[in-house]
Amino acid sequence: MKRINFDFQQLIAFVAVAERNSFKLAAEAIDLSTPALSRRIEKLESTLGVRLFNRTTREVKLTPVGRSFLERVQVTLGQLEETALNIGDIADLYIGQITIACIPSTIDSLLTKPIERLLKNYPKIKVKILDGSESSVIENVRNGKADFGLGFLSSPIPGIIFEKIQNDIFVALTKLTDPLAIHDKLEWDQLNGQRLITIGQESGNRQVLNTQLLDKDLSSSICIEANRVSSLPNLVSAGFGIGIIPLLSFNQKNHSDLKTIPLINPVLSRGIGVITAHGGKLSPVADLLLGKIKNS
DNA sequence: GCATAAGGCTGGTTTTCGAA
DNA sequence: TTCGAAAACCAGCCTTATGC
Repeated sequence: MKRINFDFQQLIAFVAVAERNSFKLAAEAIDLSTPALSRRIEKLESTLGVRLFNRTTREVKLTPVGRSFLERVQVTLGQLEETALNIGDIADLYIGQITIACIPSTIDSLLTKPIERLLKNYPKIKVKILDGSESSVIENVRNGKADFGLGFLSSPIPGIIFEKIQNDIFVALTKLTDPLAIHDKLEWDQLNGQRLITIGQESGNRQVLNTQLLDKDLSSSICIEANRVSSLPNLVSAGFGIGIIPLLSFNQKNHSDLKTIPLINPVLSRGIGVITAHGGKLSPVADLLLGKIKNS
């Protein structure tokens, strides 16, 4: 097979002249002197063995062969440009870093398996997790410290996009020895008269919960409030009362002495999902992991 | 492995030439 | 006369070959 030996610069020069029908304008456009540009075209023509331009001292016009060549070169240059842009993204997939802001309860339920699958295929990717409250997740997404967030929104926030992945219901958390533990479901009214342990007022979870606590007149039954939802099982385990927590926040493996009982009439839930900044573009790594999370 | 020389390539300036 | 392409010449850089 015959090998044609020309370079990228010659093609750029050819397109510049063809698009302007002028060596002078083309030379200015690609920051070259007119003679240098002329020589470049001449060499390309010599390499191809065809005349690409019919030129006089007054006029430069593409030959039919030149016109055909231009069409193909423009397509090729477009593809090359696209390849050059994509190659950065591909490299990023192999050595990139991803930062996820999340509420702790999503780590076990949403993150571990997708991260495991991601690292299996791309072992050099570094994963950074910023776990914290709902507000810290939103703040980390908003200021760009995190590629995306996992959590819930107690109310819509301008500039923040929320895409729900699953529902997380609120449950009662009791000791196995508690009389209420014989139930498979509990109505909110059955919590009247119990000593309740819940999340503090500053938590987004509490804002969701407050609708029922106020409606069922349960606020006065609260004896302990904790800032962290992860503290509630320990308090219940210590015998201080009945906990009310989102189901995903509870890890049964760490508390075999406790039981979760779904609360009904009504079933109260929060939507757990992906939090992104409006107008933000995800990195290839973040996009890949997000796809695995949504499909898990 | 390093230094040096030769050759090739690229791009710049200046000049020439031809057409309008 | 003006404008623009082409030719001539020069300088700088890079690659390759050679000798130590």
